[in-house]
Amino acid sequence: MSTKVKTRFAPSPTGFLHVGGIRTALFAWLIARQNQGEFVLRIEDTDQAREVEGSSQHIQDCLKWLSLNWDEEPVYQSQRLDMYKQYAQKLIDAGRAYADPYSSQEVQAFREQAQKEKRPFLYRNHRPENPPKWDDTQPLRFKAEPCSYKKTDLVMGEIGYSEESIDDFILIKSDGFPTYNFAHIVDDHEMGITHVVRGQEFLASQANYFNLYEALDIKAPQIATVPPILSPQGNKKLSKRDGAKDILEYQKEGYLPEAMLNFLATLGWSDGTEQEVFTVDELIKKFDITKVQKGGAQFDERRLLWINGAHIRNLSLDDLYAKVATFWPEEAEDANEDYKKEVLGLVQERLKYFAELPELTRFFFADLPLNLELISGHKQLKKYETSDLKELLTKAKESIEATDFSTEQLQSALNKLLEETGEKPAVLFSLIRIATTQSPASPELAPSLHVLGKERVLQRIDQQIAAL
RNA sequence: GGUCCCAUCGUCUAACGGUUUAGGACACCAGGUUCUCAUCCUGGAAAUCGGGGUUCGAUUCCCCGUGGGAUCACCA
Repeated sequence: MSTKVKTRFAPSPTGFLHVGGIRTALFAWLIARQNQGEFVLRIEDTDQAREVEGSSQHIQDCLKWLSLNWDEEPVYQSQRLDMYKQYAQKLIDAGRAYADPYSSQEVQAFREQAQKEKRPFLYRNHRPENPPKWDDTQPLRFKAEPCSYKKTDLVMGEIGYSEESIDDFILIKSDGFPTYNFAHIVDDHEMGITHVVRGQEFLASQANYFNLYEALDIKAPQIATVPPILSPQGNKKLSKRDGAKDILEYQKEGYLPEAMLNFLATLGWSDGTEQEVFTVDELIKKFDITKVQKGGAQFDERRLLWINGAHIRNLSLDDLYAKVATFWPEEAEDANEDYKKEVLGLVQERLKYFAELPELTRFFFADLPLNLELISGHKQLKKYETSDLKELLTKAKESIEATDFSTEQLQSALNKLLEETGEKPAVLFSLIRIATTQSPASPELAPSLHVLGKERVLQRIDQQIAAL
């Protein structure tokens, strides 16, 4: 029987989460779900100074929005200090950890000296011969046994690690909290984590981790080192400075969580076919961590926009209606559900994200101010005399008025009007569309008139005639 | 500077060493669908970083350059 797959997302609560962190969480979540395993959340709050109030809750809000649901209660490292101490004691007893006798100024001096000599800084070059007994007030350091490794990484493949990258790193800080380097090893083991997914920034420390696993006599989990998401300029890791947004901003702008997951999963991963749009279930079925690209991928929000539109178009009208509830223009406040659904049905295919809904639909709920530039700036209509436009609108009004205002009758009335007037659709339809919407763009004419209703349409045409 | 990683259209990517005139998608351009915007359809432009090998044959394997990234914290 094989061990149950268990993955984790282990963010530090030091600010908001952006796409980079979420993608790591997504990959870990997908690995768990596709193996009927578990996915757990661990808050790495071992740096009190950098902790940001509320970020633990924020992290959970992000995961909830995206339905990256976790199993068990979230684990907080700050509540497990005793456990780290026990592991530390084991290392001390085994002669694999020692108290750091130097002040931080002294260590800093070593570092600067190494820098000046253009050598990498290695603390172990200054390893004290007779370190004092650890009394909780000094940092506790790992006593490394430098060696080289060749290990398989799920994403990177075979990676060689040289002993120059292995050092006596700090296990427990002088404030009594463990470092990430120590705590995550202990926790992953204690929690039974089988697959670790994390960013490339940890790759350089990986050899230290292998060394520590050996010292602790712990079997290392499978490691999947994922490349960073690059800034849109492509020259460096995406950061807040490059416009990386709080993931919940996308929720506010009306992106679908499944579209966000689709976008992030296919940023650096492809299933080998030509499929671009995936449901979450398909991602669980088809995702393969070993096929994730080794190099970083640039963040391109235009692609997210396209994927979001594709997911929106795949939604049933009822589903879409439920999801856009908070995005209607304020003018729609008193509109009834049936009317709003009809409007939504007309704009569904041109909606890219929900925050666009107001500008796309406002004229369905309220009379927009007359905008004569829509006609004076129209490439066809601007050539017409005002009197001709008035006449056309008057005729249009008459023939529209004679229908029962069903889309079908409106359509045939409009068609007949084309014949009678001998005008092109580009002229006649544009004129009616502008008169009834006062907008530069709108859905198809006949269905729009139908949804707007007789009273509104006729009144708006009258107003346009009067204003010409 | 040391260590490690990476390298296909502008972007995301596909291509058991041969079926490839390097495929798809986004973005872009042009045309079509009874108006606009959008959708949809058709077409277009657009890439294997350079140099050496290995091989009958290299996008694919090896080496050297070049370029890019990560890291070298009592941060994660």
